[in-house]
Amino acid sequence: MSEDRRLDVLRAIVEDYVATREPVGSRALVERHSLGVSPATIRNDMAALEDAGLIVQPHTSAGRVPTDKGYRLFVDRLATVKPLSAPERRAIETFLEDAADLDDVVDRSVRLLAQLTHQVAVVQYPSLRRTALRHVELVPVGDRHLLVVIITDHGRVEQRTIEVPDPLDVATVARLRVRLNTAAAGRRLAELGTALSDLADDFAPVDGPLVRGVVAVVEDTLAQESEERVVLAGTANLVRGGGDFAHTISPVLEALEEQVVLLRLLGEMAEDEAAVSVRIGRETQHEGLVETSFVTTGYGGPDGGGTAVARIGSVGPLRMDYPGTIASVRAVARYLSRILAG
Amino acid sequence: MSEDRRLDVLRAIVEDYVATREPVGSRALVERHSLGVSPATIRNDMAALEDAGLIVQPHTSAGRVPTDKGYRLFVDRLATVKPLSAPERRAIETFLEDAADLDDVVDRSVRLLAQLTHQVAVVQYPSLRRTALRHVELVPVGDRHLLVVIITDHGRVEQRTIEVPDPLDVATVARLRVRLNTAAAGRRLAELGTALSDLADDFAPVDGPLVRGVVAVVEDTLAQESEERVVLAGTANLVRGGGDFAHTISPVLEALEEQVVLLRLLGEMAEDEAAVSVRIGRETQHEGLVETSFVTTGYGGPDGGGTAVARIGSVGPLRMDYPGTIASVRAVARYLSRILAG
DNA sequence: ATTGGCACTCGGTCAGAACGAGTGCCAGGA
DNA sequence: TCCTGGCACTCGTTCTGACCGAGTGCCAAT
Repeated sequence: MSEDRRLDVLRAIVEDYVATREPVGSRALVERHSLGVSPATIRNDMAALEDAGLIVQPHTSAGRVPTDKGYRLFVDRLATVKPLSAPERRAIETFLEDAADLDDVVDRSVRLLAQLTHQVAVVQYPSLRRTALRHVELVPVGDRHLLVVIITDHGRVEQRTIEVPDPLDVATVARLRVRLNTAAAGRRLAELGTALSDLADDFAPVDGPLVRGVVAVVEDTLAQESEERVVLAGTANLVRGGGDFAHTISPVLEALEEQVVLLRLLGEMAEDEAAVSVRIGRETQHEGLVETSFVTTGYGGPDGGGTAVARIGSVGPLRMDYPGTIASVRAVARYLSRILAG
Repeated sequence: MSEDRRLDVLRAIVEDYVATREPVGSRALVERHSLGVSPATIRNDMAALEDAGLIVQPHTSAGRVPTDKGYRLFVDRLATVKPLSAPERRAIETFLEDAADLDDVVDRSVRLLAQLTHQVAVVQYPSLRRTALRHVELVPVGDRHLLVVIITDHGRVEQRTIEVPDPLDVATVARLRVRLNTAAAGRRLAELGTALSDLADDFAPVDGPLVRGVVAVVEDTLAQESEERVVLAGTANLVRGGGDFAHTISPVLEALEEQVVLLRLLGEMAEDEAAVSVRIGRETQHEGLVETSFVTTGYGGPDGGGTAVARIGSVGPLRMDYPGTIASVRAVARYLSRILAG
């Protein structure tokens, strides 16, 4: 019983099941693939695959269906690359090309990916912790409030209002603005060190609370993971795809609506930022997502480099077209990176 | 045959149908409501209501179900106010109270409303066209690019990058920044008139393109309706609610994902900004939403006044609890307005 | 190691029967 | 004029039992 053929059988089962959505039996398998052996032989192989926990039969007399483990093996060792068609590539390019600002780029990317994969697409906004500060702006609002606007390298803007104990002095604010920007502009949080906290020494003691307040807000914003945002598209594909999970969409939608869940997942998948990584079923470690798989990759890093700025990905049913999804995710991430770099 | 009782019957039908999700027959009706007449009499009334197009029977021998028109009459003339419970009010208040910035307020509001109504909640970001400008900031980026940051009254921030023909002169940019802010700060788009376009006259001809470019971006941003954003929550409730439309969720999700559709609808419903307005079924004028109703109201205006800044609302199945939804939407809008004003 | 044959399991489908909820209509009564 | 009880009728729902077919596991033969 050749090991190679057994894997061929597994591949065939995955492919057929993905294509037909129905448990695949031994007869159908030999008919659709040129395996060169009889159904009976396939049955023996299938029994072995089932013992190995790679496939199961839903009912006693039904065909076989891949398990999480089966899909995992398929993705890791059996999937063959499936390059996008030329028209698809061109579509991606032109669609992303004429985006206006960062919001627009993200919006277009996520819609595009949803359409390419016919699944739910997920795009994480460029992470603040990994982007450099471009500019900090201080805008007095009334006597006791100060609006702090933080602009990052990728054009993302965050704002906070802080309350100050003493009435604001315009000159002090202006000086603080200059000092802040010379100290921080162009640097990442990690590179800032004590540069910001030392600023307070340059001001009169009476201004200490003000300076420390502003510095705290800036550092806080850059550090705060909870401020990271995720955008979705294509949730309608969850149901339109046909009775995939039909009666269990609800938990999936709930999970997807929880930014926290998505951010954790994306964070966990970031081990190798340049490569595409896949989480299958229970590997997501989330109850609502046991019947879904995630395919994600980093984007925004220098070409081929290892320092991605955020992640983009696709969520679909366990039995999704892994090679196709991987190709689409990778392609969109690549163009997205190019746009952001340009 | 008293007209009053016929309306009582309609109200009873709507209430029972909403509660049970099943067509309601004459017998069940007299049992559950003290109408003081026999089923046969009710049947006559029902026949009349059906002739009037207010109810229909799904099958020849089934109970009656309200039509769009029936719900409309119910909402307009039969619904009785259903005040929120004290705990509910307190929950709203405390939940919204400790929100940090605008994003947080909007996010909390939409989740809260989704949870209160067990439906999909929709919150429109404060409309740029109706808010006043607080501050405009210009940040040179390299030699030829200028980042324009626009901060509005409600703390919303928009940014655009523009390309300029000639290398930037820092002094000119600084001067432009000051002039822009004195001319525009605190005003709405409608109040600006030609104040901005006249600015170009104050600068050297060589700076004309720069000034006009910046002015154009500012005006464009304030005017651009497409920049208005809508946030959703509770899409999982669409399916969880039970087989409401079960096999037709897809078009609903698709419609909800299209910001354009939502913005059009919210816009159309803004006739009377202070009141709660309701769109039932086909009244939404959108194919994917024929089986859904919208309940929305404005928020952000002065208490009781007529100048709302944006809308908040709830989307649910045709047979939803209109009184309850209306109460929830109104309550959240009120607290939301208070937070924004404070 | 592969193959053909065979008995067995079991989900899906179909037809028919029984059921019951609900209606419309009509004739009689307040 | 309006209400009521009665009655025949419709029709969707549910249940049953039979049948079909896909698919399996095992075994003896090659």
